[in-house]
Amino acid sequence: MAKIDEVARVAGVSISTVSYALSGKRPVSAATRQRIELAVRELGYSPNAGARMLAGSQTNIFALSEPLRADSHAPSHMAFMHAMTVAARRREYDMLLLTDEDASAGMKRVAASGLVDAVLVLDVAPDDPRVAIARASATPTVFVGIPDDHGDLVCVDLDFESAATQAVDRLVDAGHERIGLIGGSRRAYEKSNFPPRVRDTVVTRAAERGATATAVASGEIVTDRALVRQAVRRFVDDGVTGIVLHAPEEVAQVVLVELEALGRRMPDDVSIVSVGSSFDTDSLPTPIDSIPLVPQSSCERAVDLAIELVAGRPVASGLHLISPTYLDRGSVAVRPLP
Amino acid sequence: MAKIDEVARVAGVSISTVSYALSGKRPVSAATRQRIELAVRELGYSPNAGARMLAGSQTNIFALSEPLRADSHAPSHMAFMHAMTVAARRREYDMLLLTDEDASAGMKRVAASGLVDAVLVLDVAPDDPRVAIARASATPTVFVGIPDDHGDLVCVDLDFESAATQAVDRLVDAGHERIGLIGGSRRAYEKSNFPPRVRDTVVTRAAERGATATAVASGEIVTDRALVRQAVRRFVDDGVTGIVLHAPEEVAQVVLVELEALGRRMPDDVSIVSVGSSFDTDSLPTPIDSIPLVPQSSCERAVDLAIELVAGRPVASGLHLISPTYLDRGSVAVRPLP
DNA sequence: TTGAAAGCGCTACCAT
DNA sequence: ATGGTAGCGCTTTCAA
Repeated sequence: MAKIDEVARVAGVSISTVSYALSGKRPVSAATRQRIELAVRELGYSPNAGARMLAGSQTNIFALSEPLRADSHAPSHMAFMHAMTVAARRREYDMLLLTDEDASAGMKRVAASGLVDAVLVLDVAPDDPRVAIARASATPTVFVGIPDDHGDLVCVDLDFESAATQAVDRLVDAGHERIGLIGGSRRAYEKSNFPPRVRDTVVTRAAERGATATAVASGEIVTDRALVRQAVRRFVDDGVTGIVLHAPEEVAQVVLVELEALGRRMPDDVSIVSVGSSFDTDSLPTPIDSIPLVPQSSCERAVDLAIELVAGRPVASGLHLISPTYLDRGSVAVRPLP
Repeated sequence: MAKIDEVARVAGVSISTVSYALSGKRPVSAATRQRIELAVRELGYSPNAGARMLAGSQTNIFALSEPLRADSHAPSHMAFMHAMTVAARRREYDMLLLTDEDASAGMKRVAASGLVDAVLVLDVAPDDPRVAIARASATPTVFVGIPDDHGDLVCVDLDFESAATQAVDRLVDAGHERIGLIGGSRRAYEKSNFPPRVRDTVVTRAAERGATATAVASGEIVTDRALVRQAVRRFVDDGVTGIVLHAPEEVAQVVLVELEALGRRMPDDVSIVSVGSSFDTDSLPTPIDSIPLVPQSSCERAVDLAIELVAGRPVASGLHLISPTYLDRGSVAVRPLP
């Protein structure tokens, strides 16, 4: 635990020069910098975090607010937490985990004590209570997800409207006139913001493109495979030839199995596109086209925005939408003539 | 962001009295304390984290080392991370997330900068590289899980030997003479420390108790339901009437389904006990007896130990085993006469 | 029971 | 390009 004055002594320079050499906030001659770096390595010097926080204005710590409910989908949450910590580390930031039952308490605490430079909010609900905290707090806050009332907040999210539009267009372009959407659980539609957005966009866009009919199916699907299978059967009966999937990985599996059971081949008989999945549709038994929700993209953007806010640079409040990418896996085929 | 001197002024006392009143490290008269508490609330005072770290000796932050690999079982990891942060919060500690690819780098960094008071290590491998870091570091470290070479480390874990013994005993006591063990994936047996311990204990204990035969099945089961089903079929053919399960939730499901497919009822024909599962066997379609690995217990113990170490109080190095609890769900029945 | 003041180890301003 | 040094907001002696 060498301190900065030791480094200065060994390098034969002043304390301030060491500080500036390390922060780069003031030019230091190459020769001096060399000697300092050498001394740093020799002594295994690492600046004291507390002293930095106190003297400087930054803590180099972000808080990650993610209330871990028992019913939450662990893999997605993990993916986002991981992506976020990795994104933060790239910018020299550490991540403090806020999982309190009462998310507000944690956010208040770390903000009041100046422990973190900014708060990153995951798993955002439409009526998220953390919105109020963010507004009342002087600590910069970035939401990954879009609460209902977000006018003055900084929010990052996949552009689900664009994604849904692209999915529908791809299917319609291939001649599919009847499209079916399989969504997630009823709970997802209430707790989360984007499932309704995807649903509405799919319906609207299909109508715009003159797709004859658009069926929508959703329910407590995850816990009940039967519901999914039933939905698939109804689609097939109704002459649906294009399916948009906006549901967890397990659902995708079930759909594929059921189609096979019904003797429908993919993509020859039925085409499928997955929208906003955070899992890898490539590793499904049969890969399917996908417009994925890539945690990495959202998280890197969120961290970048947080850093801008911390630096006091202007950031547009409102939505920061990530442009979706269409991954072609061959699960959309031109509709066979009836 | 009121500061301590403001609180002192409002309360009409000195700065040091405020500090002592809040820390409780020196007796303060009831009247004075009241005035201070009032002032604190009035001003919404919250001590500055950086100043505390610098002046005091503690940061009130723990680091949680958990390398999040893509292949790791998200739900268990989440459960442990959550349990750990909750346990820490109870003791006024915040949790810093260390998920670096190179776990060692993160541990070195936070230790060197004095950012955290202690490191809590999750998902411990037999030959875990973090063992070396812990040894080389002055920062207290507590492992949840047991590396091969753990003589001088502080490790917390479920007493898997005891759990496995209890499971076997329960089955043997019920008259089962042929016991089958279904373990996790081959990878789990290499990457983790306890699967082999459970396997060996089951085999040994069964022999001790004079159980006529003990079959062991394990393999890349998670990814391949067929393997599990095959194992179950072999068990049934071999006259196994008691099954010990030591595998992820999905495997339990498959076993239940396969038994039903074979026309074997549970527990009338075959008894089952799950050992060391961190999921809730109660919520399976058919509840089964279980000796669960409760993240909460391990994590609270780990946090307590960390706090002892931080306080400089003596802590026995070596294993701190959590006593297992047998949960009776009615999945073990007396063996029917052949 | 309380107060005064000396640090804790940095950053960043003001000099040179 | 470099150095001196005044804080940052606490904790904790040392005194009273």
